[in-house]
Amino acid sequence: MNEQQWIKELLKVNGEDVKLSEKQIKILEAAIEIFAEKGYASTSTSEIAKRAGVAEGTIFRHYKTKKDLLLAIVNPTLIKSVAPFLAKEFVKEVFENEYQHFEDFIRVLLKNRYDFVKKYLPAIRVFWQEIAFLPEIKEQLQFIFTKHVYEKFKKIIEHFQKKGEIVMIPPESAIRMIITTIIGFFITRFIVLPHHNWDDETEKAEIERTIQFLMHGLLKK
Amino acid sequence: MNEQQWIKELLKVNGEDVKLSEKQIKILEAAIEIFAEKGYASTSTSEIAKRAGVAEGTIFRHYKTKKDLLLAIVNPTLIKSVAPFLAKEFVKEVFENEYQHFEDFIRVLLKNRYDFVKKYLPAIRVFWQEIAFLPEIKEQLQFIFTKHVYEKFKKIIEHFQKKGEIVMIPPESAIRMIITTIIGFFITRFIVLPHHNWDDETEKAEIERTIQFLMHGLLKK
Amino acid sequence: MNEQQWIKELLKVNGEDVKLSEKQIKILEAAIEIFAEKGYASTSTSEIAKRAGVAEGTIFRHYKTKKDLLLAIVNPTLIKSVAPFLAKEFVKEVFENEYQHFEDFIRVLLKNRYDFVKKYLPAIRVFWQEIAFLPEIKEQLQFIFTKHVYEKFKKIIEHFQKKGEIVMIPPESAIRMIITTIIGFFITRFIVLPHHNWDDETEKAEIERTIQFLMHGLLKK
Amino acid sequence: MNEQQWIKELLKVNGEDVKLSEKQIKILEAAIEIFAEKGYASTSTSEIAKRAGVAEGTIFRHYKTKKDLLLAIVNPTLIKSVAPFLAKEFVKEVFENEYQHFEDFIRVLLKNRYDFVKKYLPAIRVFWQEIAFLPEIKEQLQFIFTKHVYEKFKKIIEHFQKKGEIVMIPPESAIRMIITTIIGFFITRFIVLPHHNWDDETEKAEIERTIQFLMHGLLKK
DNA sequence: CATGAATGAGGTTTCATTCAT
DNA sequence: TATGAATGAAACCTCATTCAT
Repeated sequence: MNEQQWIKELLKVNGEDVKLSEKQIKILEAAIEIFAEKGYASTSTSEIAKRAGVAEGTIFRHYKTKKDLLLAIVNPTLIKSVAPFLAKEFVKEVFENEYQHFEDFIRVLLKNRYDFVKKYLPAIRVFWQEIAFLPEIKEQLQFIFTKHVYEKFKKIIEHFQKKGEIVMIPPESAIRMIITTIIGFFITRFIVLPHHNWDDETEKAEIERTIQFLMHGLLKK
Repeated sequence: MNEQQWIKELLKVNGEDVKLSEKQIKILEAAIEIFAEKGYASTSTSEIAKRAGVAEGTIFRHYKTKKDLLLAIVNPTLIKSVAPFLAKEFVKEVFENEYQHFEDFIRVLLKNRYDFVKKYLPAIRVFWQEIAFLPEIKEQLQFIFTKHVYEKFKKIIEHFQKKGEIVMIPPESAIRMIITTIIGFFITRFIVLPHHNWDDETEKAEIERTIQFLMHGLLKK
Repeated sequence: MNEQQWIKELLKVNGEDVKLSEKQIKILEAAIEIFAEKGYASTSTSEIAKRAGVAEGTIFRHYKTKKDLLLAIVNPTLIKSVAPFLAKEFVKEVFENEYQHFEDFIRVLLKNRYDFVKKYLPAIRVFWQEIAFLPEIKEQLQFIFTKHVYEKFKKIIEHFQKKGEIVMIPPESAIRMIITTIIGFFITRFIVLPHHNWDDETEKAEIERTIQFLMHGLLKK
Repeated sequence: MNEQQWIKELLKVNGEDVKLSEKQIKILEAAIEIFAEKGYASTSTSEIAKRAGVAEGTIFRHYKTKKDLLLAIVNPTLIKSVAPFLAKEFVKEVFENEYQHFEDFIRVLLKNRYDFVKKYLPAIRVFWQEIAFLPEIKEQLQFIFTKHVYEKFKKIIEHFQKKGEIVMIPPESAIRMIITTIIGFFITRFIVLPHHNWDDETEKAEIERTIQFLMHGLLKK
C-alpha cells in the first residue's frame, strides 16, 4: 500500500486527494508498469487485469476504455511535468530574493525536476513513449508550454541577460539548451544507464558537471 | 521512384546496393510512413498493404513476419546512425590533419549527422520510437556504441583534453553532453518544431549558437 | 405517481391490487419504456436502473432475472389483451339483450379494445415485439385464444349467421377478418401514424369507416 | 446450392446479379435463419459462423459489422416488398388494358405479393421484426411508401371511385383497408398458422373469401 | 511471384448477476 | 431493503498469417 503512495500523489489535483479504491490503484500500478515495459498498444487489458489481480471487467468499470486508462496516467503526468511553472508565484520568487544568480535558479530547477523524475519515473516513461501518438495531449502540452512555461522562462532569461549574467542569444535558444541539457541528463541517468554505479558521490559530481556545462555554455563572455 | 532513392541508400550494406523489387520499396515506404505516424504495434499489415498498393500476402512474401518488416527498417537505421564511428580511418583523420581544433571536429560531426537525420527522418523516428520495445536491437546498439562509438569518441576527447582545449572532466561526461546537445537540437528542429520558420539563415544561426554553447560549455577555463 | 397508475392496473389480477413498492413501479415503468424503444435484448439492466433511478442490484431484488422482468410485463399484457373474452358472462351478454345486431357487437368490441390499446400502448408494444421470441408465452396465448376467445367468438359468429346477418363463411375466416381489420386499424392509428392529425372528428370518422368496411365485407348479400 | 437461389434473387439489384461467394451465401442463409428465430440482438456472430460453417472472422471480412450484415438482409427486402409499385409502367398497366375492374387489380396484387411472401418468408420475418429498431430503414420505408406506393395506389383508387366501382371514402382509408386485409391474411397464413392444413383447395378458398371480403367492404353501395 | 479469401487466436468491451456492506 | 463494486462469460471485432489460385 505504501509503494502506491506515489500514484495517489501523481493523481492529486490542485493538492486535493482524488478518491481511489484499492483496486483502482492496483489497476493503475499494473498498467503503468506494463505500458512502460511494452508500450500501450502492445499491452492487453487481460494482462493488466492479471497483474493487478482483478477481473478484466473491473478495469472497464473504472475506465470506460483502454485509452481512458492511458489518459488517466498521461494527463496527470503532463500537469506534474510542468508543475513548477504553473505556480503563480514562481517568477516572483526567482526575481525577488531567492535566486541572486542564474546558477541558483538552474540548480533549484534541476534538483526539483530530478526529484520529480525519480519519483514518477514509470509514469513519465509511459508519457514520453505515448505522447507521439496522442495528438490531443500533444496539443495540450504545446498549449501549456507556450502559455505557462515558455512565457515565464523567457522573463527569467531576459532578467539574467539584463543583469549581464548570461549571453545575449534569443531566449528561446537559451531555453532550448537548458531543457535539452537537463532532459538529456535525466534520460542518461534513468533510461540509458539506470544500472550504472550511481552512488551519491558520482551522481552529485555529474549533476555539478552538468550545471557547470550549462553555466559556461550560457555565460556572458 | 526518385523519392524512394533514400530507402535504397538506407538499406545499402557496406556501400553495396541491395536488390529491392519495386513492390518491396513501396512496402518499406508505406511501412516507414505509417509506423512513424501511429507506431508499429498500432499499424496493421492490411493498412501497409493498402498504402503500398500491394496485396497483403505480398508483404509476407518479402518479410516472413510483421516484425521482420520492422527490423528491415530498424537495423539499417541503427547502423547508419553510428556510421561515422564505424569507419576505420575515422580517428586517424581526426588526429592527423583534418581537425586542428576540437571545434572543427564538432562542426563536422554535427553537419554530418544533421544531413543524415534530414535524409532519413521517417526511418529514424521509427527507430527511436520502437527501440524501447526491441531488447535485441537495444543490446546491439549498446554493443556497437560501447565498442565503436564510445571507444573512438573517448580517444578524441582525451586528445583534445591533452591539447588543453577542453576541460578535464571524465570523457564519458563530455561525450554525454555533446551527444545530448546535438540530439536535443535535432529533436527540437525536426520533431518538436518542424514547422517553425527554419530558413537557411535562422538555421545556420541556431546551429552556430549550439556549437558555441557546446564549445564554451566544455572549454578549458 | 399518477402517471404510473396504469401500470398498477395492468398488473391487477382478477381485479385485485398487486402490492408494488415505489421502486418496483419505477423499474417497470423504465423497463417498458426502454424495451418498447430498443427491444428487450438490446436493453441493458444498467440502463433500466439508471432510468428508474435505482441501483442495478435493486432490479434483481424484485425480479430474479432480466427475463422475469420481461415476463412481469408481458404476462399481464397477455391476459388483458383477451380480457373481454375471459369474462364468464360475455357470450350471454351478447346473445341475451345487449347486442341486437352484429354491428352493435363489433362497435362495442372495437371501442373496448381501442380504450385498452390507448391505455396500455407501451406494454402492448413490448408484448408484440417480444412474443415471437417467447415460445412459452406464445403457447399460452394460443391456448387461451383457442380455449376462450375462439370458442366464444365462434358462437357469436354462428349466432349472427343463423340470424342471417352475416355471410355463410367458416367462422374462423370471419373471426380472422374481424381481428385483422381491427388490429390493422390500431397499428395504423398508434404505431404507423401516431403523429397524424387524429382529432376527435377524424378518428370517429375513421372508426366508423372501419366498421362499415367490416360490416359490408361480412354482410349477407 | 439450389436452395440458396432465392437469396441471390433477393439481393439482385435492378435485375442484375450481385456477386456472392459460396461462403457469403452460407453466411446470409444462416443469418436470416437465426435472426428470424431469435431476433437480431439475441443472435451472436459466433452462432451464425457455426451454422454457416465458416470462421467467425469470415463474416467480418464480408460485412464490416454485425449491423451491416442485418442491413444486407433488410435493405433488399425493403425494396422487393414494394417492388410492384416501383415499376414505371405499373399504373399505366392498371388503367390501360389489364384491369377492367377493381377486383382484377386486387386479385393480381394479392397473388403477386403472396408469391413474394412465400418465396422470401424468412427475410421478411427479419425485416418486420427489426424495422422497429432501425430508424434509418423506417424512414426510408416511409419515404418510398409516400413517394411511390401511396401516390400510385391513390391514383388507382380514385380511378375506380370515378368509375363508380368503389365507395367514396378518402383514398388513404381505402388503401389502409386493402393493405391491412392483405397483410392480415399473410400473417395468419404464414406466421400465426403456418402448420394449419393449407392444401391448395383450402388456400384458394381462403384467398377467394379474402378478396370477396375486401370487394364487398369497399363496394359502392 | 502476386493475390486476397479465409482463418482462428486473441483483443477490447458489455452485461446479467452476485454479494458484502 | 437497497446499494453498487466486482465478476467472468460471452459478445463483437481485428489482425497476422496461410494457402489455393
